[in-house]
Amino acid sequence: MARAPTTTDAFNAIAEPRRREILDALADGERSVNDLVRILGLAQPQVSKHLRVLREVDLVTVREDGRQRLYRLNGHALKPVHDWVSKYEKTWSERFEQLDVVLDELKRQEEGADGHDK
Amino acid sequence: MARAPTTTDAFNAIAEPRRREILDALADGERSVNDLVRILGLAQPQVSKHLRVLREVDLVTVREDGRQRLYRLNGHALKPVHDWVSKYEKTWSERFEQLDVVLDELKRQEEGADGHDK
DNA sequence: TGCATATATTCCGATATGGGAATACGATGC
DNA sequence: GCATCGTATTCCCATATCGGAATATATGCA
Repeated sequence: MARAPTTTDAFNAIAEPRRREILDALADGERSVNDLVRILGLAQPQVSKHLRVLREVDLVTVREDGRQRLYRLNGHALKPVHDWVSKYEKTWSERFEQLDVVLDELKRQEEGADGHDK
Repeated sequence: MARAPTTTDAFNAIAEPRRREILDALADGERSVNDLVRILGLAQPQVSKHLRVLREVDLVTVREDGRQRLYRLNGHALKPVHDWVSKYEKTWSERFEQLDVVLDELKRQEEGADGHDK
């Protein structure tokens, strides 16, 4: 077996930085392919190819408008990524570190109040 | 050029589902390689190889203990992923949808109070 | 010293990638 | 109908991947 295709899921699709840039560019709203070409400074075929991948994993949708194709972000497809990575947020977030401190303190106080040792 | 190596960054490293499983297994605390082999049901060499990738992008750290190597999660290395994907949370989160509703309402009220039209 | 255990590395092969260049295709305007 | 614009597809190629199997390395124990 080889590496899973980029079109396997959102995790694989967003591993490519240009594709993340495309999604970032779409955050403000619909864009045509040529808009994206200008914004990213890439060759048009590469942009179309990246868009194809993003379409296949449902990260973007297309709408036809004359000879243009207007691409729109579908952020919902990022939810699995967000859900997975969020589990680890407490590892680095100061908010959670503070929470740990508070919980430890509460526990200590409770033990003291109960007269328990150790 | 080809696809960027899996060791390029956390985005590429976590595109592989087995590596996410490894990180999940390490969420509870340190594990030896053989622990992970049992937990994941993979062959030992594959686990070692995945761990190498995770090490190279700093998602795990190792500690030697006799002939064992104990791997530990370094969730902090996931922060870039979390930061990037979190920008899009508002796209699907009900919480944010509600916020939009409230903001719209406030705006309408304010306009009404000001005597503004349209 | 010798053997078993724990882990890492190497070699193999099928597969897909991403960029570049060329080209195909569909809609538009004259 | 024809040139043109906007976009998609195809071909080429150097590069990695991941799994499997075999093997290497190192530590510990008798």
